[in-house]
Amino acid sequence: MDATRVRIEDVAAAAGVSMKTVSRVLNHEPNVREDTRKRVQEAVSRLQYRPHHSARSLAGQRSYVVTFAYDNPSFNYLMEIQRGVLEACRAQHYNLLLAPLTYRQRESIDEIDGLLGHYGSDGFVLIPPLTDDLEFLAYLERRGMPYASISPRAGNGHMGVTVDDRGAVRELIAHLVSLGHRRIAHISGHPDHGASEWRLQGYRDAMKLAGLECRREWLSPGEFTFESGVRAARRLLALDPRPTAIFAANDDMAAGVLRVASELHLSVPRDLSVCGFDDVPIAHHVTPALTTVRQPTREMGRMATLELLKAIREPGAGQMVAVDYTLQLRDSTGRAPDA
Amino acid sequence: MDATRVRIEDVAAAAGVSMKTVSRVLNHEPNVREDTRKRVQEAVSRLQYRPHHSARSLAGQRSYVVTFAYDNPSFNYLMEIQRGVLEACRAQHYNLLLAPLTYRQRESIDEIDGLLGHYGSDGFVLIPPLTDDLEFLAYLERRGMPYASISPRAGNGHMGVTVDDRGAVRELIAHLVSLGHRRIAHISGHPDHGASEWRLQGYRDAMKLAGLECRREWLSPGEFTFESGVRAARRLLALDPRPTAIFAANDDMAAGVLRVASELHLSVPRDLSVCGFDDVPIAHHVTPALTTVRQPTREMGRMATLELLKAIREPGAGQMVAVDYTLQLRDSTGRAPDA
DNA sequence: CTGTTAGCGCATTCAA
DNA sequence: TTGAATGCGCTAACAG
Repeated sequence: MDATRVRIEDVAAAAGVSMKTVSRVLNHEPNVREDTRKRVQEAVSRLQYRPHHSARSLAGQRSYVVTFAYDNPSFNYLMEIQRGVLEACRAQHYNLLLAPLTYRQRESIDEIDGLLGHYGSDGFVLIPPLTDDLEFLAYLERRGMPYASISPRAGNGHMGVTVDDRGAVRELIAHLVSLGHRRIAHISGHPDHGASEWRLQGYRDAMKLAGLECRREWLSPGEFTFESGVRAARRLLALDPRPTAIFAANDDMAAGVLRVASELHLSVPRDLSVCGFDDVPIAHHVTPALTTVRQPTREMGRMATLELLKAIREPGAGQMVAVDYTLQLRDSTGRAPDA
Repeated sequence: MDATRVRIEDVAAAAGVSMKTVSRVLNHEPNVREDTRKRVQEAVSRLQYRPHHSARSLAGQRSYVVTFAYDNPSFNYLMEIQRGVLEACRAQHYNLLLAPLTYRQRESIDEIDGLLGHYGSDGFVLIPPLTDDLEFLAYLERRGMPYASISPRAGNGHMGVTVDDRGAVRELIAHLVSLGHRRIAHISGHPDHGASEWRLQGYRDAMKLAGLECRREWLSPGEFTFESGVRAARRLLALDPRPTAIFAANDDMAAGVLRVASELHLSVPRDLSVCGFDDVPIAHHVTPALTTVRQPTREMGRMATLELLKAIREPGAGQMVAVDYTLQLRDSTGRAPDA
């Protein structure tokens, strides 16, 4: 396609050194005198030299590819993470391979194995629930494939990022309590996600701290989808006495609660307060805008990837890092009707 | 790293043929006897042979990479297209490179050029408004880079997919008219998108056909964002007499209209009918669920990519194909209040 | 229809 | 601190 491609050889000639020296400079290896390094770098930019991805990969026995694996994600969450992962890859001249294992859990191991071949990927970035899929993790370990996990359950990943979901929910519920709410219901998330558990625990913690009873019927299971939020809300809002506030474990389900409230002619937040978690775009596009917890999703994708890249370069180097959440108080929460 | 990689040579030995014959079978080239082909395929699957992506790319002077370029997209639209593109790439053992040119229009050409240098790319898939960015298209042409366009303006792409937006809107407005609406307003989309123009034309066509006046103040410009929908709706709903129906050029803006209606204590659809376009997930997650037009977004991504891959294989082979829309009548439209 | 030979552009020995 | 040779796994010419 491009006959006039500039090769490492051309750079070497232009700088009056050998190919290997150029290679050393490009890969930030030691043992190059400072002025030779300068000469090489100048030649590189003068000739607009770009290393050939495939050639590097073939000779170097590395793919320069990071695989982002996901399964059944919320679009908004996925997109934000993906952007972060992409940013980090770009910055280090890595390529991103998308691995949606969306439908066929059963085939996923073989499928991925086929896609990657043996040298297809230098590492993985995982999001829940794949972070906790023991079969999948075992596969990665077996292949000696490094991976970074975003919000894994404790023990299911040695590098990546975490957020204190439990503490966030404690704060959120405390806010509802401060508005006079006492009958606070919770719609939990998909059981495969660690987040569901942490958010439930946060809810329990907060209720206990406030000295409020935590009736079983205030608890309704969901699956992180809008529709499951609708189903759960129907159940909860049929109770007598009705809860005055509902905390859904994510924004999609909270949007479902708003839908049911509207059907029942309940005004939010006058008759019912609603809050979610994640702060995806839908949270401020529904009416009223949702009170929720913001986690820096994009940044989380970026940071997890950076840790992975560290580990690829220097095995064992990746860390598990913690990031902060922030409460977003908006229009879907207000004083309790009976307060 | 993995000493036991199966190479094409091993397959050749196992099948009792030469490397080149195996290569021919793998690449679906002609001139292989049927029984030799069978023998080779059997050896391939028995040894679980996977071609090495980088080696193929290096030797074949092709990258086996398709670049998906986008700029300032709606998340939902983007995700659906991306899934389609990915499916098509997978099916043909191509790899996908994401090129978000989101923020720095100005730098995009250089940026992409740099990326191309690093990874190489055999072709591009474009979505609006990049489909109509003349500078960008010129760049691609200059490099002889094939590209497939999704919903480009007429003349700005020779292969890809199109939908009859104009006809769809005609049908949609006709439906409103049949419900007794006569004061129908329109919030148009971002001027850089051909779709904005087509949808506006469809609106005008339909009003004319119904013999309805098409007042200038019924027309309010938007930018395809939720917030621009809110601004436009505030203007439209302050008019006297008020429109009884608003057609927003996409679902995000229609969601903005719902927000304003709620603020003004207008009941939808009793006091006001609202409809959108695209049928992204938010369309059925808002309350009430939006009447809208569904275009098969994912399929469009897939089809555009398939055309591109055809053209990569055989220059000049890609076509512009048309896909169908379908009306989604839901709860946000009803009889006109004054009908 | 099939096989042989020679690189693709780079990183990696090992020697200097 | 540097350089020359060798090969990563595959495909493209050209033979046969």
